[in-house]
Amino acid sequence: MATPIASGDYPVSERALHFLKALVERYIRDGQPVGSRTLAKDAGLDLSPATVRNVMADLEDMGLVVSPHTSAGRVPTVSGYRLFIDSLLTIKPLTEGEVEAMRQHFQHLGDAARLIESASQVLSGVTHMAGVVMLPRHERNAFRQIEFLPLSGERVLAILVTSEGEVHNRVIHIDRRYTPSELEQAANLLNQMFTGQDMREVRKRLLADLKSTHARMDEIMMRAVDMAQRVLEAAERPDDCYIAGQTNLMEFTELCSMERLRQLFDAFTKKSEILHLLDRCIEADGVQIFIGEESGYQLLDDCSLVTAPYRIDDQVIGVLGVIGPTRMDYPRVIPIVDVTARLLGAALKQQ
Amino acid sequence: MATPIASGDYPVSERALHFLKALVERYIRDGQPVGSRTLAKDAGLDLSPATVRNVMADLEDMGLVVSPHTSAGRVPTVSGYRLFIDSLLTIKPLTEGEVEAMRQHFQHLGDAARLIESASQVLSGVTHMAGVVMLPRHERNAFRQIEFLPLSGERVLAILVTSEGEVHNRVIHIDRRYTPSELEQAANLLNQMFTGQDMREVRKRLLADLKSTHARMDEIMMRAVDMAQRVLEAAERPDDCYIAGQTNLMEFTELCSMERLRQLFDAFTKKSEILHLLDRCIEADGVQIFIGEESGYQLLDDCSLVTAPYRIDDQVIGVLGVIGPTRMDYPRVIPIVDVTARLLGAALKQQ
DNA sequence: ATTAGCACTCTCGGCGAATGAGTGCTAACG
DNA sequence: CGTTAGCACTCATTCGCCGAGAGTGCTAAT
Repeated sequence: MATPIASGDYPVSERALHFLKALVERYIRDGQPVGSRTLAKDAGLDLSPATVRNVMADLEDMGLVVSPHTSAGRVPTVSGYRLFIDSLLTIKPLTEGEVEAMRQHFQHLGDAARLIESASQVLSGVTHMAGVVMLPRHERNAFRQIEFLPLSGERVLAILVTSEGEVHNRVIHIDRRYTPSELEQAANLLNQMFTGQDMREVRKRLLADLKSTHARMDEIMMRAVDMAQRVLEAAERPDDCYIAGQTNLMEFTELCSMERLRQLFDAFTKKSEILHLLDRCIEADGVQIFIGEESGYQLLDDCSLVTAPYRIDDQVIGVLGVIGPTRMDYPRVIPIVDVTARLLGAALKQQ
Repeated sequence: MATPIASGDYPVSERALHFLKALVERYIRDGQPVGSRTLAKDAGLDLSPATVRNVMADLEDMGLVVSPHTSAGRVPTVSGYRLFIDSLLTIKPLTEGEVEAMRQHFQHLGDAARLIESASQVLSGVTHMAGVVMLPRHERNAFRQIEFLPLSGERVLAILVTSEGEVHNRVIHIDRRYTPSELEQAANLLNQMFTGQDMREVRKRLLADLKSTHARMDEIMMRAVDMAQRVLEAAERPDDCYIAGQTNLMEFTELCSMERLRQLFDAFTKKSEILHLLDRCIEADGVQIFIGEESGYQLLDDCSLVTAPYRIDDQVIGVLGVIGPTRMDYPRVIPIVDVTARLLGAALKQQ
């Protein structure tokens, strides 16, 4: 018990930690419960299996490892992984070549949306797990221009462009036909009022206008406000994310129950829960990791999530990450997620 | 051999066909190979199992059924399903209530894109299989308006609106900064030239202009043509489709090999092969069915695809359908696909 | 033409033994 | 006192085997 480190409330001897580290690494390698003999060789300390067994019994008492059944080796628990990640693991930095290869994928992609998609593909491709990227939220997204185009019948196509070059459009049903000039007038009105203003601000003012000054407005204006309201509604909900490589998860034997997989995939297509989870990571200023149950979502019970926020000019605008089995190669995945976040941020800034 | 019907080249007795029908229906019901005893009861002809065995042996000779192993019942082959579908099956028409329930899903959806998505969800929801809908291709989609907005740096946001109210936008990198008025001028030029013309025509003329009259154009015009070219490129590729309920396929035990499922899901995310397959159905003027290998795609080997084109005013504009195991309830699925196609067509027209 | 009977084939589930990995405990060792 | 060898013990897994059951094809009788 040279340098006691607190885990839960127990002091853990340095030697025990060394074994825990070796055990987790080994288990990550081959996914099989690790026995005392194997671990004795792995640890490089030249101790007999019997000694290792004693240490492992201690680790089990502390809740850091468990054995699935009497005659199997030990497997790390969530707390075991936690301790490993927080204070034991040695990151395997990416080689310059690997980083370069990743950088390639962000080259020559016009669109921001395409960059995001690319990022999720890179993540899943390099890690062989599922990659997920939340769409960026532009803190300073300003109203730039709105336009109304008459369609057939009582329908109007509303197009909204923001200062970041996002285009939102929506078909709106109205109660009577408007002439092109009426529509133009309405658009001009809005453009004069709002151009250059923060989107959230615009939204707020529109809502207020709609409620309070209803009576005082002329009809065109009322219509305009109403229509703008509706297209903004659509624009406000860019709460979306890209997920790539979901099928990679089918390779992992520990997730192979159809039932689990199905729930997982369903969650991926619904996205809302994933998004909510990512949202919680937007505050952290570096790589953040949820192991198994820690996420709070039952369907991720056997999964871990490694996330990192991405930035433009030190301004966090989104989160990306990787979803995989609890037994994932953290020392490798962590730098991958980290680097991808930086690359994406840089790519987004460049354009 | 009362009324011989050709299958392959063999004449098949009417009684044999009756048994084939019963067998397929039974197999669709419970997914188990059907034995002679069961079939004897099922067929309602009051014949002994032994007789049925003789008939089944005939059917096997003709390649319409097979037995997985000696002591199992018989299972329909692809040709067996084919014959069943082409001349034996009795459609189970949907009740008025069911149709009404489906119609509900198409109500109050502004957007065309939303309608499409809804259609795929309805298909998967009602059939408990995967629903797929190809995006509509507007035969008469005309150029309506193009607009260029300067962004920061050497970037321009090009927005293209078609007569159908589709909005395409793309960020274009150019070689120098253009003033807003230059851009406006370029847009005006294009709008004058092309408004109201067929999109494909526009595309063609742009390409021609770009090649031949290159020299004679002034710079603005050249730029404009070039930029329009690029946004049209993006617009031309609405070759996309919505797929819903993929995970439903995990329920079917016959598809439960992880390997198969993975390939299938990968195909779903790539979409290109699915699209190609749907494309082949656009000519058929009613429900079309690919059974197992018939599709030509190995990954659909154990799957069937039931499709129907959907129309606006007798003009076919897309295809939708259902993907499920070969053993699917055709008599029920066929009308579902058929009705959904009609409902979607109607909903698209209405707006 | 139909059917009953019969021998035959094959799958599937259960049982038990052998295997082997890994453990905990105890006693000996330096 | 920490470490280690030895040993009995516990389980999961694998394999072969057996019997039950389902279904067939053939033959001979109706």
